[in-house]
Amino acid sequence: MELEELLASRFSTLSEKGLLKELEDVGMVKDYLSGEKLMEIGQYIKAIPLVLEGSLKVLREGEDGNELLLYFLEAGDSCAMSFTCCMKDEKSSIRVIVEEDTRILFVPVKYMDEWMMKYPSWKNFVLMSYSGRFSELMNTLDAIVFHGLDDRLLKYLHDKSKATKKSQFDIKHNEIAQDLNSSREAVSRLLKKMENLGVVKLGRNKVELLDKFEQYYLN
DNA sequence: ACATTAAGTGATT
DNA sequence: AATCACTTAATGT
Repeated sequence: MELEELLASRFSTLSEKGLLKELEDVGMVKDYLSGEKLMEIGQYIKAIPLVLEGSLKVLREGEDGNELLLYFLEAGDSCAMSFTCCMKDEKSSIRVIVEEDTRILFVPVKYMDEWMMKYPSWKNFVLMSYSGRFSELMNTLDAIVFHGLDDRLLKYLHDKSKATKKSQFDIKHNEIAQDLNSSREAVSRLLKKMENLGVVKLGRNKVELLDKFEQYYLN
């Protein structure tokens, strides 16, 4: 797909003709393969990423090197962290890993201020994506604080399915455990329970969400 | 057939 | 719910 179409379909709230033209002129498109590291903790951010296609994982790291998944990014998202990070010229406090092959449009930071003034739909986009990320983080936070691992696992699978638009994942129980900062055994046991309930189907390196999953997730 | 890696299980704290 | 020790199952060479 051409950039113009991608912008129109994934970022339909960006409306001004001038803005779209500038995005096309000034932005740099880059492709990434699954598993690549897009951003490492401590790195400086030089551009705002707009996710055109694919999906990514945003991770936080603990002192001992443990990882914790904060949220997924999907097509149409941007990285809220990058807005403030760029403006304050701060190091990244997160790591970003490519989940599925991804295409990203990078916008140099220097246009941020100008566009915020010039294009209402850009300002709106930045604000919206910020508030969206914020409430997503709140959800993750209270899943951790107020709920058990079972709820977190459900949310994880649900979010992953939403980000990748797939219901079947090639993933090891161990990898899920790392994202949740938990143990493989605990994840295996919970998945097993879910399989017995007919909510998921398991295989080696494979987890499939069944029709019943969505319903179960909501309860 | 053998080695390696993923997943399942029970016990312990 | 985390960790350990161990078993069982699946997969690659």
